[in-house]
Amino acid sequence: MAQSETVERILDAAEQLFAEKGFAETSLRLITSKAGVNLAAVNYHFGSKKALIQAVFSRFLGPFCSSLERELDRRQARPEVKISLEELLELLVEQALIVKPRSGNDLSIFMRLLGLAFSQSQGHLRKYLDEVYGKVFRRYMLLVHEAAPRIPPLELFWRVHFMLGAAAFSMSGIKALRAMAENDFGVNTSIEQVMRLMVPFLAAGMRSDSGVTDEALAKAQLKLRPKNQAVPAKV
Amino acid sequence: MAQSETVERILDAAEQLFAEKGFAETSLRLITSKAGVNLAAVNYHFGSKKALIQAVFSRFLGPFCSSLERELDRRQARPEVKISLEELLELLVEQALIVKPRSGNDLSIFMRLLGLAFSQSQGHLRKYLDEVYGKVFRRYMLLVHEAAPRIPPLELFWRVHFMLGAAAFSMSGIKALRAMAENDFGVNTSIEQVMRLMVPFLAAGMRSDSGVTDEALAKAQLKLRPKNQAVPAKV
DNA sequence: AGCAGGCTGAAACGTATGTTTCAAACAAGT
DNA sequence: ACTTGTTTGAAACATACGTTTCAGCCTGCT
Repeated sequence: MAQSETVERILDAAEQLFAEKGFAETSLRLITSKAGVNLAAVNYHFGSKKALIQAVFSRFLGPFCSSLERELDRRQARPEVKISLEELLELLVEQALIVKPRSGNDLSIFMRLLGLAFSQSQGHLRKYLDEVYGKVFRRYMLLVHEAAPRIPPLELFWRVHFMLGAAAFSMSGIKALRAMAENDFGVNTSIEQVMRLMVPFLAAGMRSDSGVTDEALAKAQLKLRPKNQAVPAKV
Repeated sequence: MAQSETVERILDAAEQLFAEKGFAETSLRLITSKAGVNLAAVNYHFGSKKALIQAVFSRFLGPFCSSLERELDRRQARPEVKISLEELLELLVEQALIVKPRSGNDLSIFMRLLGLAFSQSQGHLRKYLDEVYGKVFRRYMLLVHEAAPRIPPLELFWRVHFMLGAAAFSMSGIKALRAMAENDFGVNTSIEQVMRLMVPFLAAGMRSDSGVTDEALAKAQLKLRPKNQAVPAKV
């Protein structure tokens, strides 16, 4: 029997529509009509809408994580060479750019979906993502911690998510933002350029010292830890 | 005729539920039953669910923007005193904290809604928000530009959106993130703490110098402004 | 050619949603 | 106390959704 092309068509359409409208706001009928397949095909091939959502993420995140893990192996084969924050961030960009052409879809779609995974209250999705891809993420977090050892782990946790937010948000609205930028400045910023512009911004925020933040931290009544050993950060 | 208390009850319930579950996932029946009012009351008092959503935003964004504008007036009354980036960011935090006690609701609800306004933006909401509150926003942006005059406008444009993204994302997913943080570190980070942690992160990213990013910018083929002196890239 | 099984197409099902209806209850003015 | 306009309550309505069903199609194998 021939491999059904329907599955890919559904995934492509779903990916695009989810990114555009969110999960709850995207109906199976819209997906199947955009994909040019029958409504029942979704439940036949995936079982349910929830499973479809997870499949969309797997198709993306699978190759991305494999690629990332491979690269981490390569780097850590030389433990004497410490990886800088910028390098760690660039690493993500590279992996994203490598994986992107696979589905032919725009990278911005991926980031937008990643953002939705956190902001929309799809409990099943978050659990699923943690189960399947949490390991690589934690490994990466550990390297981030080593690259910025003076940041207390809890603060690091939040900064990583600030980082994630900046990326997810910018990428999700990148189409409109690029149009704006072109309108106001007359230059066309490519998606890759935007991602690279983001790196120094994020790296600087990531390692911003408490010289500036002591006061804010005091206000927030967060005790700064003394320099300490690495703490594994879960997700 | 007595001022109907029903309207407030509906707004309170809607605010809380929207923040918790998002817009599409929150039904009018859930709202009205939580509010202890009749289902029809929503359409009677507000006209539609969309109008309800806008009303919820107006109720808290109205005072917030008024308060912000008042404060901006106060600061700009002395034009010789330049406002720093940190001050500008802290300003937002302060306004949020001032407006919060209004209904006795948790500040997290306020922030989560703010995040949703961007991340789950229904078309009608974004347009509505821009129409009503866009002016204050643009005024604020101008001050940001003055506070970081060395950043080329195009770069500033993107950085502002990175900033916006970090805030919107963290706030829209803050419930889940707080749960994670508590799970992994055993400490409960309050919303206010998270907001204050964000300030130095954003400020540092905002004014991060290209000294660090020459390579990345070159890759991105962005013309660099003439080389300038280093900015404290503290580690 | 004939068969079996994976896949599709069209329709239906059950449920939940936003909205509307309309009679009853209520408050206020005279 | 009566009337008038406003607000509520309970039910119905129309629509959209995810899911299921099942007859027919196509494909690959013997």
